[in-house]
Amino acid sequence: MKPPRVRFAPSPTGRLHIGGLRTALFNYLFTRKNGGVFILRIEDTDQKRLVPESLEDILRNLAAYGLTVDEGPRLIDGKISEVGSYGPYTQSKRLPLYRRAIDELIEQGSAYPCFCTVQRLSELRTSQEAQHLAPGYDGHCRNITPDEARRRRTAGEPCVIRFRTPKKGQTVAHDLIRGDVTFKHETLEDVVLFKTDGFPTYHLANVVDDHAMDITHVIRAEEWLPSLPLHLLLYAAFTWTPPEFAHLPLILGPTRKKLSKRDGDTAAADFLNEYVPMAMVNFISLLGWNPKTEQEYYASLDVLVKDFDLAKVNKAGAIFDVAKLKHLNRLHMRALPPEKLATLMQLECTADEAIRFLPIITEKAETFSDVRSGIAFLLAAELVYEPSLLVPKAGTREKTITVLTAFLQWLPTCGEQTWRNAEALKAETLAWVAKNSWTNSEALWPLRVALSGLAKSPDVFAIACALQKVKVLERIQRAIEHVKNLQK
RNA sequence: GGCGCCAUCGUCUAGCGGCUAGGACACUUGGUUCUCAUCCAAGAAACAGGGGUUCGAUUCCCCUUGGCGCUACCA
Repeated sequence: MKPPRVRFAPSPTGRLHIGGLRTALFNYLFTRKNGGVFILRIEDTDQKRLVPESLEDILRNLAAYGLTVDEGPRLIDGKISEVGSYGPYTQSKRLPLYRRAIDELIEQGSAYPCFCTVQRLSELRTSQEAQHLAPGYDGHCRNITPDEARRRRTAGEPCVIRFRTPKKGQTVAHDLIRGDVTFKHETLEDVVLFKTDGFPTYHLANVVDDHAMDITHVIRAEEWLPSLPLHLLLYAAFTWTPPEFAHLPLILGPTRKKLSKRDGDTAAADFLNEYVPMAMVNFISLLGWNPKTEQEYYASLDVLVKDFDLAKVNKAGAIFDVAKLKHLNRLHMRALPPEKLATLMQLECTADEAIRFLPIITEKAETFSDVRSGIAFLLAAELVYEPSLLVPKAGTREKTITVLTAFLQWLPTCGEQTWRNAEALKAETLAWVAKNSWTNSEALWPLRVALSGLAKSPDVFAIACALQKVKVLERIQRAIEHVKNLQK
């Protein structure tokens, strides 16, 4: 296979969403796997829906998730610039190209001006619906002679340009994922290729650009499948060789409908706040694709690239289930060096603190929020908690004072090696507790609460070792004061 | 309504004519335990229905049903 050239072509109409991220990811994986080029093209032909910040959001997120763009707009030091020799990569800057293309189509009779007003079209639709007919353009302007059309256009009458869809025959489209799909031409409409505002529609711009940019494979979401015959017909009209097509299964919300804002967080950026980017990539890669082995954990994009294969992409849509993402995220958080994880989630702590504290917390944390709330008691300068919590359910105030005071005396006698190893500290402490004829719960519960201030916390010895001797003794001292102040 | 796509546990999926239908997540139970978890062990859980083809269908074909997508001078 010659090196593929693929593109991710979002519209800058809002924040990059999960569906878009997945499409970008599959394009990226496919082209990296085959030694090709990953192109970003901005499809901003709908001027009404433009959202100025969205381009930057798209760029930032692709970068954050590790999808490096080879050609197209890039964000460097907060400034957007384009790289690549097929530019510009923004459709609003390519208007002459589309004008030339549409003129060619009109010239050869494959497209024609349509002077129908928006009002006529909407009335047509209403009446069709009232009669339970399939809504669609009725070909009103299809047979206006070229001469008359030219006259009316020069007279300044506004018009759109429609594709003259062949009425007979059929198009058999080959999809890399779905195989051959047949569309009868009689069910196709004369769609608008060029709007009155001087911009092309998606269909025209898309085909013209994919050809101009030497795109070899169009990998996009399944929602585009119905317009595939039109695109193929356009390639034929231009006598261009079409690229290969692959239509990805949709990502669904809990109700099995196309994932949308209604389903909660759907912007790629939202997930950056809670999940390791690679965990998200890992999770999303498994939506509609799998390596046909039992592997589910992918540590990096490179490993994913090795296994990726378009032939292993499924046909059915997949529900986006956060539970699995959380599971994978836990795995990725644990695999990351603590100081890297701390930086990634912008945790306010030193590298040393990250190394000592994070491993204990990521034991059970599934999201960044879990980590933030979980690690708070370890980072706190001083613990704030309800003093009565120090006394075990079955214990007494006096006993608790005795135990904590004893710990204060005894713990410093443990060696440095012991303080570095939670298992060793546990072994020695348990032996000492037994020697004192205390039960584990009457001794360890107060100690754990003294160190954590929490009813539920990680292992007391892990906490002690992480906190280190000075801090531990300090917190026990405070705890003893708390208990002493308790009402008898 | 029309056109198109799709169909294995709750979810993501393996399976490409013969399997006790496998794995992961979630869930349940037990063990470990100073708490909550982790961890370990066990368990419950699926081939939408009906016809064919075949010695034999989860698997191939058809129909039904169901779900989804598209049906804009949006992408």
